[in-house]
Amino acid sequence: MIHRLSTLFVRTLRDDPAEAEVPSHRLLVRAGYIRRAAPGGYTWLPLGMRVLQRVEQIVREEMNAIGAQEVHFPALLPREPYDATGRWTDYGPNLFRLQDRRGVDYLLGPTHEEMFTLLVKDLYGSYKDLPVWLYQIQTKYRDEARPRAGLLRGREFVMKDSYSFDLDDDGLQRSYDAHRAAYVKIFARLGLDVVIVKAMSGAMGGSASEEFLSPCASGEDTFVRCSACDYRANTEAVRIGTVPAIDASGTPAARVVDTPNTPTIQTLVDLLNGRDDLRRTPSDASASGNAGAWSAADTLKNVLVMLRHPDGSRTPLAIGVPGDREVDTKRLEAAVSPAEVDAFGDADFASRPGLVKGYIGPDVLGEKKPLGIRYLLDPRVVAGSAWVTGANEPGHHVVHLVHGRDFTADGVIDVAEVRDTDPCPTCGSHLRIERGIEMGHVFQLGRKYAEVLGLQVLDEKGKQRVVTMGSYGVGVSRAVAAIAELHHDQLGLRWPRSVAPMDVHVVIAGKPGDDTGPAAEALAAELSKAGLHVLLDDRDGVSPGVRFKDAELLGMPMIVIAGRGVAKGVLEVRDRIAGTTTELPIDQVAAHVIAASA
RNA sequence: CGGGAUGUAGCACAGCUUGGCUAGUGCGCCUGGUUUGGGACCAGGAGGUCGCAGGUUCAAAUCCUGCCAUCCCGACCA
Repeated sequence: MIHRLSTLFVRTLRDDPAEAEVPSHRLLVRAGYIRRAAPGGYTWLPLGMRVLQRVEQIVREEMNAIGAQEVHFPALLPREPYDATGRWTDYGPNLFRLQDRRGVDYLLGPTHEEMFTLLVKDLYGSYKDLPVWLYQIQTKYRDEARPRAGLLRGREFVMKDSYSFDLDDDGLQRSYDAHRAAYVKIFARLGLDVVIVKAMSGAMGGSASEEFLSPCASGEDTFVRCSACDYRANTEAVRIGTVPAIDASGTPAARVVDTPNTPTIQTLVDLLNGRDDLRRTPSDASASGNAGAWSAADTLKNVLVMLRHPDGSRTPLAIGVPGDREVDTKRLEAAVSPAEVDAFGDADFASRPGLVKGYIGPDVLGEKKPLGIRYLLDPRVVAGSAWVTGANEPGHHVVHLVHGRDFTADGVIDVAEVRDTDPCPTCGSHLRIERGIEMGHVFQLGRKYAEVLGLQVLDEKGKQRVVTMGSYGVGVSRAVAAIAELHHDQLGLRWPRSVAPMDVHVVIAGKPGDDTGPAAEALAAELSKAGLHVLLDDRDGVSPGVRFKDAELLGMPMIVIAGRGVAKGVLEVRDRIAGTTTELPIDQVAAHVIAASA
């Protein structure tokens, strides 16, 4: 089919839109693929529509290939099912809620677990019906506090979500594996180089969970990747390896020392290094390798937070981490879920006079101590390691305090920040921290939704069994942006052939009335007859420079130029992906382009 | 939700400090002409509630107050 630029509904912009920061947003707007229509909402223009539809089609084909069946729910959903699972309230301010004329509550679906579960419950009742895999490609709504980066994070977006229904855990595992394999194929076809990372299943309450991330500086997710082995994990899911215990038999006895004016770790370290009577011993410092001087890694920092539990109660939690590391809020929240983390406020200190802000030490921490504060240690605080930490009185610290000898805790919690070059938990090599765009998420939901919504089937013995579910998502509109993030250069977009809106862009670059127009038309007709989608720049009165710039900006994988070479019987063929330019005799061009597009 | 910035034509921006005559520039768009291999040129033209509301003033794009929106950083994000 021939699409003529003279009539195509598109307008390219010479300047970058001021609001766009990330490359995909900038280029998709500038090249006339999308237009902003609302905060976090974009209009798809014809070229953008074609990319979106091709992405959808790839997703659809791979889902169908594993035997999943497509359905389609309304986006406007009733409140009741979401009340039953608690998500009407649990989803918080991110849920778009609205009312009809009678004041009845509705929501715009942020994800459809409830509806799928009820649909299967509605129609199926026997183990013979299982497994069944259903999916939809749907517009989802989330009232994001801060939509940003164009398509990468909108309040309205297209997502493929599918759900598997199985009788038992083995079945769920098979469903999960099938989806995981389909996702690998989908992202390969989309031209996205994804990494699969372990993820936290969070409040959804499942067991296995993995995210498909497209590595990219504009991404919002942080993950680690081992430089040597194949370990990859979302930062929330990172578990540091076992740290060997330390022999503390040679460590001097713990003693309290005067440390006036040491409100921060750094001032404390400086003071210690000025004191000749306080020498570092081999068991001091678990993390830092420098033998002589004290460092922040020798100190034990005790961080206090309040946990807010689902029943509304609040309990304090103390976390001991090496002083050179912060507690990572995201990791902490993932670790204590479903409880939520609140700051330990002044009122919380006031009601516990035993806590001396800035000088908190293990002496007063622990469930069995009078204050009854649960005390968990970072895994780096191993048995036998000695620490400098607060002595629970202003201006005093204790040195050579040995874990296991001088203090104990209630357990271990791995929520300290993860750093670039931290050791890999499986092989010990260095971890690298990278950013990525979350493109897909697969996880084993388990029976949570089936249980509360009453999805049961009769097993072969005639007994009611609660169905176990999996949930699998692909960000479809986000994929368009992620592909653009990955496939562009200084000049513009460079679509992979699998999703490009057109196969080839034919440019007429001659003078009106010369042979270039007919040559281009003839080529376009031939390519079209072969089944290719041809974008033909047949605009009048547009200079060649503009045509070249537009062709590069619009990003079709192949550009053919009918220009001054036509007089010599050649056309110029540019491979936008490979970056090559070749001149070919006119009668060979069609075959070349068709072969390259296959 | 906290911090910062911005809001003037389809796009990018100037003008605001120090209020004043018809609100400007470039790109894009329309008409005519000249051009035609890297975002052409000449001439003429269309297009604006200066984010919204209120206030101060003889007079407000400009000063004041409130609101709204957008972008960036952070918090949040199945």
